[in-house]
Order: sequence, then C-alpha cells, then structure tokens
Amino acid sequence: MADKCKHDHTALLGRVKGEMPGDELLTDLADLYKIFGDSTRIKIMFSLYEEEMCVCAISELLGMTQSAISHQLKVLKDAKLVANRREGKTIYYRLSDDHVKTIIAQGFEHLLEEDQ
Amino acid sequence: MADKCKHDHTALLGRVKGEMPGDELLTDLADLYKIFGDSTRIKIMFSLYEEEMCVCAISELLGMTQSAISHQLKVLKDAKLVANRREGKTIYYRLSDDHVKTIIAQGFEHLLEEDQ
DNA sequence: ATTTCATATGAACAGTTACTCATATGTTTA
DNA sequence: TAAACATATGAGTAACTGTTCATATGAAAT
Repeated sequence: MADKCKHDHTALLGRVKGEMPGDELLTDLADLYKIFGDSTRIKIMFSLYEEEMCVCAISELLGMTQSAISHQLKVLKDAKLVANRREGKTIYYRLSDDHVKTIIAQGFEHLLEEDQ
Repeated sequence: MADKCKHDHTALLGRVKGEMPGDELLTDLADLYKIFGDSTRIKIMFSLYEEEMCVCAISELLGMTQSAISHQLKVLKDAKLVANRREGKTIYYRLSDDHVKTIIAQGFEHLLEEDQ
C-alpha cells in the first residue's frame, strides 16, 4: 500500500510510532472534529452558547427548516455535545459541556491570528 | 424556509443574534474543523507533532500511498496548517503553527474526559 | 377522543470528498 | 542528455453527508 522510496526511515519511524496514539483514538478525534466541520452545526452550537433554546427558535434564528435542525441536533446529541430537556411539547437544547465552548474558542483564536 | 411555530421568540432571538459572529466567520470556522475531521489528516498532523517528515516517510508510517498523502498534504497546506521546505528531491513537511497542536490537544482532552 | 402543536425520523437525492490510477513536474546522478 | 527518484496533480469513482419531503411520535388543549 505504501509506496517504496530509497530513504531509510527506520529510526524516525520508530520514534514517531512510539509517540503516536492508537488508531482508534485518532479516529475518534477525527470524528469529533467532523461534527464541528459543518456550518449549520457550528451555528447551532453558537446559538446555545449563552442559553438553551427550543428547536423552533433555532430553526427561526438560522432560517432553516425544523427538519434540518432536528437532524443536526440528533448528530450533536449522539456525540454528546448537546443535551436536552422536555417541557410540555417543547424540547429545549443546551450545550452539554464547557469543552464545546473551549473547542470553538480555540478554533476562533486560530482564525483571528491568521488574519493579521 | 424556517417553519412557523406559535412561540414568541423575538426577545430571545434579539439577544442571541447580537452575540452571534457573522455568517462568514462561522463558515470559516466550520471549514477549519472540516480539515481536522479526517483521520488521515489527523494522523499526518500527529506524525508532524514533534519533528518534520518527508512525504514518503509519512506514507510509510501510515501505510498509505504516496499519492493519497500528497493530496491530503495539499489540503493541509492550503489551510496553512502545515508548511514545507525542499532539500534536493525531498520535501519536508512540518506543522506551521503551534495552534495546530493546541487544537488537537483540546479535542483530546474532550475525548479523554468523556471516557470517565 | 380528536385536533393541534412541537419535534423526530426514514427515504431519496444532490453535492462533496478521499482514494486510486496514470501521468506530470522538478531535482539529482550517471 | 538520459535515467532515476521524490513529489504533485488531474480525472474518475465509490462512499459519505446534508437537505428536503412526507410522515410518525408524543404531549397538551378542546
């Protein structure tokens, strides 16, 4: 699978392989970032940054259908990035974790530094 | 586009809209995370965490074709997440920014906390 | 009980993406 | 100059993803 080249990488590869986390963990990490990698989901998470919101409020805020928002909320909930509570017919969503805020803030910092 | 509901969200939406960054910035943020959301690219970035590597070394380390790695390195370079230098026929890649490390580390923290 | 309202969900479709294969580019060595 | 080597890149393809549309679920009100 990996193409051959004439370099001798044995020492380097030994070192790097030792430091690398396992495949499974790296895949999990990629899957986590995949969820942040969609503007609709990012907007949903930003909407919930300060306070909880019901589905139709998010839908109205983002100008998207309730169905589209619900589908994405499911993705976010499966990843445990948001949680919800029911109050009658209405379901309120919130960020489930302060890490979500930290991750978003970190990405922002990167973006803003780049602009300089 | 957004479905109607009987709730009155005017106050809430006013507040949240004021706090939300612009659409363009949120899209840029999603695009940044999109790049982290692929296990091959994550593995490449981890490979470069401690020291620079040439393309064929990465290819050998990950057990993938040189072409596949080169394609992904281009994505990473276009996003300015990696940089490279030439030394004869060989091209060495490195992380272009300490932010890359911070972003990865942040995601890891989230994953590890979840496991508890 | 039936209707209304808020949300969830399955199927289908269009757009995107990551890899493979073949080939091109750029550098060194013979 | 030609051959060998390291890397880059375009086209093609299979798999994935986000939205829409239609419908289902679950709770409250009539």
